[in-house]
Amino acid sequence: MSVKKSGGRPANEEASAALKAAALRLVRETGYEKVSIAAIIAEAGVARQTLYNRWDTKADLILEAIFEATNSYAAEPDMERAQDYRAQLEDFLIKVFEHLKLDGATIRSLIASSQQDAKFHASFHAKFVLPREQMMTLMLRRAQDQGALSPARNVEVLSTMIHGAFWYRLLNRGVLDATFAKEIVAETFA
Amino acid sequence: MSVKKSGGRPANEEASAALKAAALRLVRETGYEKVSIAAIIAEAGVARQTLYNRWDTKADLILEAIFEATNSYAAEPDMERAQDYRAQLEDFLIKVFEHLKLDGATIRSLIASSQQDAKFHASFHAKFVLPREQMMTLMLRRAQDQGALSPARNVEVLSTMIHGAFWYRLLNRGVLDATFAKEIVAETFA
DNA sequence: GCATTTAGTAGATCGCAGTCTAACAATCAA
DNA sequence: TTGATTGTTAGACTGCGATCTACTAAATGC
Repeated sequence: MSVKKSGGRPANEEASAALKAAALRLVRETGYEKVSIAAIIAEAGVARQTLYNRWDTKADLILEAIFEATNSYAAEPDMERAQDYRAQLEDFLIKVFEHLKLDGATIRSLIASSQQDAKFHASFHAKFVLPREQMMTLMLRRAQDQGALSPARNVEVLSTMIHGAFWYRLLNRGVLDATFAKEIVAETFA
Repeated sequence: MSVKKSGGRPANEEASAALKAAALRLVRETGYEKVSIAAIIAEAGVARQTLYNRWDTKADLILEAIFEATNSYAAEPDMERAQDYRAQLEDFLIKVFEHLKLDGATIRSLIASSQQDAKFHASFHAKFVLPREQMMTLMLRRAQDQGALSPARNVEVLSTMIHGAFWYRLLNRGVLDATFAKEIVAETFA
């Protein structure tokens, strides 16, 4: 935790908000690669250094902007369907895919950026990747505890395979729809 | 197919070879991001434009260099084990993982590059991704034909899940070893 | 030979992420 | 009020991938 010493000009919170709003709007409108820092600061009406005072890279800013805009970032599984594990997993996947319709292209770019910068990879992984993976593992483990999944199955590996399947489709620009969700569920519980 | 008209100075094949060799050496030594075009052409002793006459981007050059160096790019499954489908799949995965020990970091960077450039994505997908995916699907289909895998399973989806699992681990810098290969096989044939 | 065509060379130029500088502004503590 | 501290601004600068320019070099066909 960074401790505020005392004194000093307070950071302008409006600037942060304006930067995130500008970044989000431009990225959704124009695409991650085509949006320049110059365009973002112009739209936000703020100096370049002000952006870099708050975020280390373009990727960091946009991750936070996307993250805040979709605060249901790791959609909770539907607990009303806690009995039917297949339906619960299917709903979960459909929700994730639904979200990707809006921000999938940006997420792809963030995954790409995370490959080129170790620091960004760490924060992206912690904020984005791990929570979803853990949620998946948890769902599978519950299914297993309730006997819907054989106790012999390795839920971590299964979780990696399910998660990997849609990363693979996302990165290869394949179709992510309800049919694919159903197919994954079918193979998981086969 | 580009048809050679006639006449004109012939392309210097040594330049291509020198560029690929320089690129491969520098990338394996220094890492994809840290290698600059300037360094590659200096090492190859060739003008900048000569590189861009042959490849559109840094990613294209390095893809081809890696590709040629490891001509077993989509390791053929071991046909002597054609009876034991589990062992065959396991061997295949272990071979792929083995190759990634040398070039995994570069492949990660190429996957990242492919997210930022549609043209490069197409060639990377055609040369690298599709062949492996098809090989995997083929292996699973044969296993299915021989009764080692239930006819109810969807081999394309299963292939995506297996493939996805190691993309996911690769991109998230997880461990890709023989244990993981065994775990994937166990879940596939579970 | 000579025109034509295609390659190679050297280096300038562009676009963009990210860093640096120097002046100015807002806060706290003494 | 004054000094220390931290934030903001405008703009120069750096590094790098990629493009462009002008010139030179090696092949072909007439």
